[in-house]
Amino acid sequence: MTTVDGGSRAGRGRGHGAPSMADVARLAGVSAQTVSRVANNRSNVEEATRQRVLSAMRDLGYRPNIAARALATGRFGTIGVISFSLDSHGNVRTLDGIATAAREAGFSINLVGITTPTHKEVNDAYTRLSTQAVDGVIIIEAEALDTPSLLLPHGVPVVVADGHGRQDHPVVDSDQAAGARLATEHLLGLGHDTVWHIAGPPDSNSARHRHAAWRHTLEHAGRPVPQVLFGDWTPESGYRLGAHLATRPEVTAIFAANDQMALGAMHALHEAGRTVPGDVSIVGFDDMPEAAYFWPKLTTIRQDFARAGRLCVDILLEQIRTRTPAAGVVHTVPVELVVRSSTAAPADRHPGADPPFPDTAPPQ
Amino acid sequence: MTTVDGGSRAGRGRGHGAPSMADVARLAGVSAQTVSRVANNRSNVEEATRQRVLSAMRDLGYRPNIAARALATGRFGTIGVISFSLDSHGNVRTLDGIATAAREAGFSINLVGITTPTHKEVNDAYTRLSTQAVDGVIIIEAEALDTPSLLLPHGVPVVVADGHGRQDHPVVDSDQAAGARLATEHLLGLGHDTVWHIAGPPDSNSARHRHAAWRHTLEHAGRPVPQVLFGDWTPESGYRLGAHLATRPEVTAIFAANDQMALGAMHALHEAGRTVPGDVSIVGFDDMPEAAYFWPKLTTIRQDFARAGRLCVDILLEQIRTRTPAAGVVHTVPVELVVRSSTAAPADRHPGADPPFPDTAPPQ
DNA sequence: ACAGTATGAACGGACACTTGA
DNA sequence: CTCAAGTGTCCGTTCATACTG
Repeated sequence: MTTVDGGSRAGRGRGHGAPSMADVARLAGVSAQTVSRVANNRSNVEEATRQRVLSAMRDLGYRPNIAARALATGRFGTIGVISFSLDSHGNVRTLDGIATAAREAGFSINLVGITTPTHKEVNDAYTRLSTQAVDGVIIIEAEALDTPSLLLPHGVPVVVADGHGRQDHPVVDSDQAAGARLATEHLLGLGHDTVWHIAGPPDSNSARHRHAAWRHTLEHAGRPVPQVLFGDWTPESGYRLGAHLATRPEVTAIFAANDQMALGAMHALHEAGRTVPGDVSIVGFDDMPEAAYFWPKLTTIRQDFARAGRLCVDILLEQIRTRTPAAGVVHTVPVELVVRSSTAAPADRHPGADPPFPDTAPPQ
Repeated sequence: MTTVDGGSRAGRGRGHGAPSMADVARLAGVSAQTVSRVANNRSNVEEATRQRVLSAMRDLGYRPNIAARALATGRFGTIGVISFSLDSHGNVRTLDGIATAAREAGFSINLVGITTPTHKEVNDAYTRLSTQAVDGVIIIEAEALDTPSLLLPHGVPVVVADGHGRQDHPVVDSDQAAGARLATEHLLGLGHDTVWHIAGPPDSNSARHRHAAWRHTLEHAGRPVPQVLFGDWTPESGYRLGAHLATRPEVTAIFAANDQMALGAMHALHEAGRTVPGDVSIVGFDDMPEAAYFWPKLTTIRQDFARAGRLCVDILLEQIRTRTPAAGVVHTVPVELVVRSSTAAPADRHPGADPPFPDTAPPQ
C-alpha cells in the first residue's frame, strides 16, 4: 500500500492536482452528494450548508470536471461546428453568430475546420465530432455534399447552415433566391437591357441558388440570358472575370455573387477605363463591412449572418432538448438590397444626367 | 419491472444507445481490455483478434466515448481558444491557422468568443475553459488585459497570440515594430517629410506597438511627429479620420494600422478630391486578400497569420507534452512590406514624372 | 519464462434511493 | 409526511496486476 501524502491522491500520475468534489466535501464537512447539489443549484440544501460548501469551493479553487459530468449525464454542453474554410466572409460571420448564441445558451463550440470539402475530410471531421463529444453538429457551407445522409451515424442532431442542397436535416439559409432576384431586378429597373453574372463556384449551393434565381429573373422579364462566368469567391477571380467582361462593350450591368468578386471586377473595370457606375453598374452580395468603402461604394445584398447563426443554434438546441432529430425544413433568413453608388442607369439612357456618384475625386 | 428489450440497457435514461467497449467485446468474444488495446493501437494483440474486434466495432458503429477517456487519462485532446471578436481580419486568419495546426496534431478546438474585452468576459471564458475541458488555452488578441496573471488558476498551459503586453506566458506575435518601421521608412524613403498615423484602439497591444514603432522611426529620422489619430480598426473609423486628414494640405503620407482603416481613409481622400497616391500616399497593415484589389492597390505590411497560428499550437503542445508551463518569451513572426500602388513620391518632388499608378481609369 | 488475456480498481460526478429529524 | 443530507452503484475508459495456456 504505497502510502501517499495526505492519503488522498492516488499514485496514478494525474497531472495537476485539481480538487474534486470529495475534497470540497471533506473541507466543508459534508458529503459529496451535497457538494453536487450546491454545484447544480438544487433547492434542497440549507442556506448555511450551501454557504459552507461555496466557501470551501472558493478556498480550493474547485472547478467541476466536465468530462466526468458528461460521462455521468451523457450531455456535453458543446456544439460541434464543421466549417469549410474561414476564408469566406459569410462563413466567418455565421460562425461568429453561432458562437455568440451558443455562449448565451451556455454551450461551447467545438470547431473543426476543413480546407477542402472532400467527403473524406468531412467524414473525418464528423467522426471526430460524433465521438460523443458534442450534443449536436452544425455544418456551415455544406458545399458539394452530395451524400450528407452518410455522415450522421447515431442520431446526433444536425443543422446545416448556408447553402442547402438536399434536405435531410434542418437547413438555415439566407434567402438566396430573393437576394439574387432583388439584385437583378434593381439593375433591370435602372434601365439595363440585361445583367451579367459572376457566379460562385459550381459546387457551392449558395452559388447555385443565386445563379438560378438570376437566370429565372431574367427569363421572367423576357431578357436575354448572357453566358455565366464562374469565379471562386476570391477578389482575384472577380478581377480575372471582370477583365474579360470589360472587353465587351455590351456589358453594362453585372451581378457578382459576393462582394469580394465584385471588388475584383470593379478593379478590372477601372483598369480597362470603364467607369462604375458610369459605364457599368455592379451589385455584390453579402454587404461585408468594407463594401460601403469600396470605390465606388458597393450596392449589394445584405445578409443577416448573426441572425442565421442564432437560428442555427436555436433549432439545434431544440432538437437536443426534445431528443427529436428534426426533419429537413429550410428556415429562410430574409435578405435586403442596399443601394449605394455602384449602380446607375445605363449611360445611353440619360445622356445629360448628372452621374449619381460625385465625380469630385478621380483617384488615379 | 419494465422489461426492456435485450435486457442490456439499464433503465437510466441515457439518450442514444451508443455501443460501448463492452458491447464490442461481447460481439467479438473478447474482453473489454482487448478492445481497449485495439482502440489504442497497442502491440500486444494477435492480428486475428484485432481484426475480429475491428469488424465488431464496424458492425456496431462503435465510437470511443472521449468523455470517459478524458476522465480516465486526464487529457482531452482539445485546445481552448479565446478570441476577441471575429470581426478583425487578423484574428480570423490566426484562428484559421490554429485550427489547421491543431487538427493536424489530432487536437480539436474549443472556441469561446468574446464581444467585449472586459475582465468579466475574459474571466468567464477562461473559467469555462479551465473546467478541465481543455489541455491548454490560446488567447487571441489579448487586448486590454492588464491582469492576465489572475486568469490562469491551475497550471493550464497558455499561449497568447497577437498583441503582447506583459509576458506572463509565451507570446506569439508578428513583428509589429518591424512592420511599422518598414511602412514608415518606405514612405520617408519616397521623399515625404513625415508620415501621419491612423492607429488602432489604444487598448490594443498590437496597435500600441505599431504606434510606438512609427513614432520611434520618425524621431530616429529626425522628422516631426504629427498628432496620432485613433481608430477602432473599422473602415468606418478610417473614413472618419481620413476625412479629417484630407482637409490638411500638409498631409502627404499616411500609415494606417490596418488595411480596413486604410480603405476607409482612401475613400475619404477620394471624396475630398485628393488623389492616392498623387496627393497622398498610404500604407496599410495585414495584407488582407482584398487589399490588392482596392483602388488603388494598397501598399501594405503582410502578416503571416497562418504561421503565427501554427506556432501558437506548437508551443502550446510542447507545454502540454512536457507538462512544463513555459515562461514569458515572445516568439516573433516576420513581416513583409508589399509595395503596390497606393504609395509614391510626393507630388512636388517629381514635377514631371509619370504617376506610378496607371491613370487610364478615372472611376467616378 | 513468455505471449496474450482477463480482472478490478480508480477517474469525478449525477442520480435513485434511503435515512434522520 | 416533508425536507435536508447521506449511501451506493454506474457512466465508459485506462491502467496495473493477476492470470492462463
